[in-house]
Amino acid sequence: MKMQQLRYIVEIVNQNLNVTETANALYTSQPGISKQVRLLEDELGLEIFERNGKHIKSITPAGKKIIAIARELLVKAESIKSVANEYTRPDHGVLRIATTNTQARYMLPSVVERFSKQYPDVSLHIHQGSPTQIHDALMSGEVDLAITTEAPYLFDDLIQLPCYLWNRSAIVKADHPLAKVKNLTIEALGQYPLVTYTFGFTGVSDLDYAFNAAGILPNIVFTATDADVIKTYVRLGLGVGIMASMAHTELDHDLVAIDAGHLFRSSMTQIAFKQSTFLRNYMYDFIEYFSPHLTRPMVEKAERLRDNNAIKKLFDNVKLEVK
Amino acid sequence: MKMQQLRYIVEIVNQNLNVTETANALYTSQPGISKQVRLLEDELGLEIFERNGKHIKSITPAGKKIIAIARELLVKAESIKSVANEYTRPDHGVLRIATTNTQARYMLPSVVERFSKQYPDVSLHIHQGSPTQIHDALMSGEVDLAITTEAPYLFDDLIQLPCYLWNRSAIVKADHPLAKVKNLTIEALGQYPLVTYTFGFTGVSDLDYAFNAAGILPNIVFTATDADVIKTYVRLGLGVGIMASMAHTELDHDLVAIDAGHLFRSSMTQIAFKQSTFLRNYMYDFIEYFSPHLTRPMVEKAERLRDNNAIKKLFDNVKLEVK
DNA sequence: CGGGCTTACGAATATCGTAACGATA
DNA sequence: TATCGTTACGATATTCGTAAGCCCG
Repeated sequence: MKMQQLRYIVEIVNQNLNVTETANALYTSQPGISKQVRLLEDELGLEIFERNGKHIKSITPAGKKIIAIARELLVKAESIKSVANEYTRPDHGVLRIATTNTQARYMLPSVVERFSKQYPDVSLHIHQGSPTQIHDALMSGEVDLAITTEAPYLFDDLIQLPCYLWNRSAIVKADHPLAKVKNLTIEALGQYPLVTYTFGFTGVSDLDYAFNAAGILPNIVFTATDADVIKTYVRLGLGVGIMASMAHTELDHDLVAIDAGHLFRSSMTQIAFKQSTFLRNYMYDFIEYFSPHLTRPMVEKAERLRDNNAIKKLFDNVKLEVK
Repeated sequence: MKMQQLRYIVEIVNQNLNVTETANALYTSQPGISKQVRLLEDELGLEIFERNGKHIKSITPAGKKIIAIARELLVKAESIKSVANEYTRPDHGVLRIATTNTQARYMLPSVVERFSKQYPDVSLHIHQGSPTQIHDALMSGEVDLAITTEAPYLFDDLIQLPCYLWNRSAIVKADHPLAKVKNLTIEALGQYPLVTYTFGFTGVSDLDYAFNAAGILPNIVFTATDADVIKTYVRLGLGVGIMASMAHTELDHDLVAIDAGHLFRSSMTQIAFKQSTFLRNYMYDFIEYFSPHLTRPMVEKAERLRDNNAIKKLFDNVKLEVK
């Protein structure tokens, strides 16, 4: 069993069982991969992929388990390289983060600015996507850290750390009737067409929950995955925007934000990484820049605890910032 | 980075940094290992081993971390092979257990008998040793399961499952004054020279605790790592034996066992394995044979929980057998 | 000077790419 | 018939063993 072979079978799965694509992705020849896969299968004495004649059709049950373990193994191999780099080039490396548009656009810039100044030789890659995509990117090892607001993914080997709480504001044009309202109510919101986040994004369930509790069926006329699009359509007069308060900036002087924090449950932004990944020194710093209470000792304590319930307790007496 | 290279560096550490021994252990040539180690070090750009001229002197800090990860990686590789064997030869394989003499001698035989009948093609290897050796054997991957009575090893990637409780008896020859005592007291024990387990074995701390609590300094004249040796010296008249009650069998008709369960804290026997190991089907069965409440679903639930505190809770309402 | 690591070198083996083939949809 | 995996084969690398060299205690 060679690591290459494991890399091949994992990448074949990543490429939806297309060996030719896999060869391209790995910059090697397609027959080479076929052969190595066969050799591995011979060594293990079973088929990892089910073939239909000469086409790969699916993964066998045994193959699924093997690939899952192979993934973990390859992460360990990456960790070894990271450890080596940590010693040979302490402040050189890559930091890959998956997050939602809102985080990338409104929360990360100041952190990134500080980080880049401190670590000019660490190249930063921000992957944007839906919570599902973020989760996949993290689990497949495409990224090192995930910053999300969605529900915790239980039973995964993830360490999840609480960063801060945030809530929503209603966004309207300055001439909108709601613009002068002092105490926004859920009923008032229910009277207007709404523009908000697409389902599955940044705490939409908290929004649903509040309307349901009030017995109101909200008239959602448009959804988008990011606040900029929401603002654009609010400007077009399509409806009242409901979005993360932090997405309303001083540049939006034509729009009025009416705090709606009392109407909806707060969402929590978390930073997550796989239990098995080796964190570079600069990654600890990035985490602390993002959330000052997540100091390196705290993060390491959480790593040792492993269990997310225990981690939750660890931060019970930390007062999270509200944004 | 090749798996072979990782195997080499891990084995060099296992062999106390002696490369020649490592070569023998791995059935290969010594220069081959030296070369591969150098190649790995070149690739990683750092030294894993510190050399004094041409002798390997110690492990570098980076090397320590790398070797720790390499160990985990190799366990994953073994897991892949196990998965394959599980599918191709379900009832064939190896089961390696590390345990103390008392377990091996008095508790395992019936389990092994049943297991061997059920799985004639699984070869069983029982490693005996001190709790420390058992722990090491488990962590280094020498064995699959550990059966111990010692304190839980926290912060290790171990799953620990409670098996049963046991306590001690005082063992004397039939003509000994204590032989006719109905209610044994700690003070009575304190009047005689004692023969018991060596420190670090099978719950010696519970024994110390009871004597300390009673303000008695026990006169321990002889200690041994196993009950058979203790019995032998009791027969020689060296003193009163204190050992696991289950170690007194019908063959010991010349010795009288006086239950001392009310004098000492019960010890708990646990079965442990590394979180990262893949358990073969027959391993689940072995565990259940050993402790009927540890059914496969229960063990799998514990594996998912990972956290030993959570696991403890899982078994809170299970009434453990007392042996 | 002997145990123990490294270097040198050659044989066996493995890997990988190109080209040709075959099968499926 | 086009797409995609397998087979064949040769060039190149890698691995591993033997033999010789070298250094430290």
